[in-house]
Amino acid sequence: MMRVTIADVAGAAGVSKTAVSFAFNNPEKLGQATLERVLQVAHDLGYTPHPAARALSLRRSGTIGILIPQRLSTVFANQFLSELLQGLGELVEEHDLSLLLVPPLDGSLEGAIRQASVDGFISLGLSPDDEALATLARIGIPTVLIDSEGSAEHPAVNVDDAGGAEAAARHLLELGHRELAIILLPPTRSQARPTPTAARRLAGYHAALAKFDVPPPHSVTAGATMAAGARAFEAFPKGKRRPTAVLAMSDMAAIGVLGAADAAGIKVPGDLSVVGYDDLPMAAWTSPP
Amino acid sequence: MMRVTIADVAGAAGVSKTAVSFAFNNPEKLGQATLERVLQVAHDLGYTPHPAARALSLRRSGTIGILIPQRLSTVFANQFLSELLQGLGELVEEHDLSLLLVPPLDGSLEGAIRQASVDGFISLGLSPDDEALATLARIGIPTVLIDSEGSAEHPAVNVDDAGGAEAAARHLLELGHRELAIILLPPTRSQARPTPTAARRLAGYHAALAKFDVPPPHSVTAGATMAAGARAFEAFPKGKRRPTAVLAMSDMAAIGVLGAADAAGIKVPGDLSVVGYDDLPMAAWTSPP
DNA sequence: GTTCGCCCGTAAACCGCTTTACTAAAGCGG
DNA sequence: CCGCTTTAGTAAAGCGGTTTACGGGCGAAC
Repeated sequence: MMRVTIADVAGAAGVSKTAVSFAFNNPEKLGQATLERVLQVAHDLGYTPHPAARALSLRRSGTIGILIPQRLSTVFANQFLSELLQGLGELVEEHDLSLLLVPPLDGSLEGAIRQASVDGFISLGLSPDDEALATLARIGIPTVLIDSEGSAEHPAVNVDDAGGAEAAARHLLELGHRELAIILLPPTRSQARPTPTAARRLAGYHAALAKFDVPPPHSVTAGATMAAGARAFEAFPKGKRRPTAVLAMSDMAAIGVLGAADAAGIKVPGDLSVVGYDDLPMAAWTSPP
Repeated sequence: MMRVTIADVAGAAGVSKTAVSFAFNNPEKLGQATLERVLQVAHDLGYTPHPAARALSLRRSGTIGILIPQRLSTVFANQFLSELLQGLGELVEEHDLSLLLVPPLDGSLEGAIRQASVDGFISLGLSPDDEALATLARIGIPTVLIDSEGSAEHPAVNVDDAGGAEAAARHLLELGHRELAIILLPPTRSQARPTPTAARRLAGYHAALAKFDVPPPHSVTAGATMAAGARAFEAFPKGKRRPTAVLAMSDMAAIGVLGAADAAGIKVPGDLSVVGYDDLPMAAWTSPP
């Protein structure tokens, strides 16, 4: 079962390949009669231009790649990413482009980058010394970074991690809390140290704490899931040093804390205050919201 | 800034294009010495095969397209889809493929289908008479359907909607509930009648109800979001005909009902029983779970 | 009755890679 | 030292489009 090519259409319509191509891309260069005939024949044969051939010839594929540093399987569990992709999706749609999700191939992004037929990349949370960045620059594919250090060749869009974190901490401190607990974002699989994002948020917390002369509090690491948040809650100190407020670096973890606290009979916000990060839509539906 | 092509590498290494191609795809057809030299030169020049050219030549792109009947912007809000994509992502990853999310272009899937450079499609919830199906068959791209009627050319994978719904309804009826409320999935934007999925689930509910001689109960339509679920709750009959149990066609709507009930001071499961559909991970974290 | 221009359409080159012949050189047994 | 098989590498033909440069036909103008 062979695909219908432009040559087939040209043959059937008794014109050249050029004419068929013009019929679709430069209709004004063709006479009324031939134009209609060609389009009719093309439709009857069910002709569709081969995307790869088109991309090769035009040197443009109409696709934007999203470089994802995690396994694809974990992306959709991540509400923040979902939100981000939702926004990107809307924009991309407006411009008649498509989104290609590019997860690491065999654990490495490099291979995946080469594979992908895209006009440009948007990369999420790549650490500044990642090999992938060098590869991108060398190949010369336009790339915008999100959640990582920008550079001469790669502009970046970032969250004000330090500012947001400081505001969150200040809020709790102004409410009078002094016994806090911090829930850190976990490092990426490949590295031991915290991600730049986590580091900046932690710095923000500490900045606020310093202003109130409160020593850096107990901290626990938890991924951005409710289960991890619940486990983090269990790991908080008990008794006298029990925290009265929680600074979580993700809303999902914060929601997990809410659930675990409820289960443990601890009232929020009566006995415990909780601040997350991200402002997921879901956060408006927890109790308290 | 020109891209490095296979010819550049061949020139620099003093060999033919064929040799370079072999170096990457059929290393055993080259001598040890030349192989190493070519690879070295290729690496120094930062050569990367052009994906579109490769796809054109190989007649295979290494990409699986996911046909999404909704706007891309709404996909990620849909937890069920996220779950599905997560699973697909894992599998695709195992085979060194990529996933291309293909949302409607200009409102129509047809255009998007032509654009996409994929080896095969997985289509979600396409209604059996959708034009897109005909297009797919004509172009001859292998396609598997999810959540829609299969056919000679298109195999399908489906949820046992009727069975699941009947089990849910039977459960509530066996608990003694007789005053029920049903939350329907909404029809797709383009059509007035309910989706096949919704129709099958409704049939399942009705089958169970019939066995218990309970007349079809009050029903409300709500999308798969918490907000819609909450609104649905508000729309339930009050007073004497107040439902004691809710059959929701999505977990998200069910969770919305839980929230609204809590806000209204109605105890679940004391005053009201709620059954959802989907088994989202999130459903384990509601109260009651 | 030429000539000029314009409108339609075409042939051929090109995009960058793979792959099928095909050839020159090298290895080998006799 | 001669034929025969391997081995190593090459030229060229696609893959399916787009686009540039060019030619034929025809009416208007001179």
